[in-house]
Parts: sequence; structure tokens; C-alpha cells
Amino acid sequence: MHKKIMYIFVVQIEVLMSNSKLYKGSLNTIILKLLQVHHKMYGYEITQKVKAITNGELNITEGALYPALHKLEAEGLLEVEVTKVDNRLRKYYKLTSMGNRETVNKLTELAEYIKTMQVLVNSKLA
Amino acid sequence: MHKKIMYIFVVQIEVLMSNSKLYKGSLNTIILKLLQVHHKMYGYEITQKVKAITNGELNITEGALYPALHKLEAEGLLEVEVTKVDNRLRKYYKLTSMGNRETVNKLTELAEYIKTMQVLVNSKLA
DNA sequence: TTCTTATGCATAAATTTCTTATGTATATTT
DNA sequence: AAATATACATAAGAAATTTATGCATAAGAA
Repeated sequence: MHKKIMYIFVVQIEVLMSNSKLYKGSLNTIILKLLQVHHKMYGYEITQKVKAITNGELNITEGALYPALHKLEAEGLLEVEVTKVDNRLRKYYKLTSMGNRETVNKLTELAEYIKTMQVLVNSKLA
Repeated sequence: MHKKIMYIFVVQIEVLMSNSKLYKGSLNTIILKLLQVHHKMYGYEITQKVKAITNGELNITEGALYPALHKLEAEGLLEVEVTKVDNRLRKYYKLTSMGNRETVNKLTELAEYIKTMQVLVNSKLA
């Protein structure tokens, strides 16, 4: 007489969105573009916005975002306005006029870069 | 009576192609794609090819290229074949079967990234 | 009520991926 | 004879991330 033992394994598989590695150099452009459209955003809001727009494909890490915001501010491209909501700190950023001009440049640059990469990568002539 | 003195300045303006900053992370994809098309290339040839295809907009530096080739080889994505032409060394690289698979992945990744960036950057809805 | 998750900021260390600088050597063009 | 092109290589430095922490409050779940 054999005892039948059944093991049930419940394995949770975590599907990582591959956290779609940011191509280094594009974060500033993303920030600037979002601020061009929304006029006023705070850091956490930016991370959520990017996640939402890209269906979770792109996750801006805080370790990248906050230093980037500080640098853009130091360069005079952004200005900050600190407020308190629900007893919690919030730092709203918006483009300065310099920031507006730089945004246009960055967007042009990115468009050119994409065009170049498409020529390199999509053509069979390469 | 005034003496009239005319100065003629000849100024050479060097138009830098802005050396179109490579978005960090795309070099490997470029290398792999070129080898997918050409089956066999050597380092110097790759730099010239990229320059030609992009009308000089993209210049792969040797300091970036050679280490990248070595790494791809170490990872088993490329294999090398050393020859001598005109008494000068040449190292031909080509894709391994793993390299072929990885090329497809990298190209897909890039295409997705470009799509994502276009959504983020081109839409007014962002 | 307590624990976890979400919100909101921040920084430091490590890593990746380039640029810049330098080096060697041969071939070709000026 | 000197400069440029071809062909490789590596090291130091810079830039832009990731990963790992940390602190604090609010909201939701157990």
C-alpha cells in the first residue's frame, strides 16, 4: 500500500518589464518635454506620468530623476516652487525662458538622432 | 588727409558636425546591425562605414569602438579572424549564431525605444 | 491597530558607456 | 621629407545612469 503524496507548488513569477533601459542622454529631453506640455510638475508626478504614457515600459528611477532636476535647475533651465500638500513636501518645476529654448534644441537633436539611427538600422543598404 | 587702412581678416570657421553625441547604449546595436548586413568587417571599416552612411553626422571613436568589439567577442557574440593586408594587421569580425540572435533582440529593443520616445516627445497629450 | 503600500523628497556608491588622449606601426599622398 | 590615411590598442576621465539607502507622512489592507 503506497501513500500518495501530492505537492503543490505555487510559484509566483515576476514579470519584469525589462525596465527598458533608458538610453543614456535621453532623460533630460523627457523631463523638458513633459514640462513644455504641462508647465508645472513635481518629481514624483513625472515618474508616474512617464510610466502611464509608456504603459509601464519606461520607469524613471528616482536616483536618476532628482539629480537631473537639480542639475537642470542649477543650469537655469528650470525654476522651482516649493509647496506643501497634505503636510507633505512638493517641489514644482517649470521651464525658464532659457529652458524653453533648450527644450526645442533637445527635441530637434533627438529627432535627428532617431532619423540617423533609423538610417543605420532599418536600411538593408547599410 | 586721412590714411585709409583696410584690414582683411581671413577667418577659418571649423564647422564641427557636432559629432552628434551618441546616445549611450546604441553603439553595440550599430555594430551588430552592420555585421548582420556585411557578414564580415574590421574596426576601421566600421568607423568609415558609419561616417559614410550618416554623411559624417555620426563618428564612432576608436576609443569606444575597439573596447566594444572586444567585449562583444568576449561575450561570444562576435568571432574574430586576423589577417594581414599590405603588411598591416586587420581583424575581421563576424556574428556568431548567438550574435545573430542578440542582434535581433537589440534591433527590436531599439525600435521599441524609438517608438516610446516618439510617444513621449511627439504627442501633445503627453 | 498594525502593517504594507503609496506618496514625496534626497544622496552615495557602483556601473556602464562613452570621450579624450596617447601610443605604436605601416602605407600613401603631398 | 612631412603629413595624412590606415589599422590596431589602452588608459584616464567624464557623464548619465542603476542600485541601494535613508527619512517622513498618508492611505489602505489585514
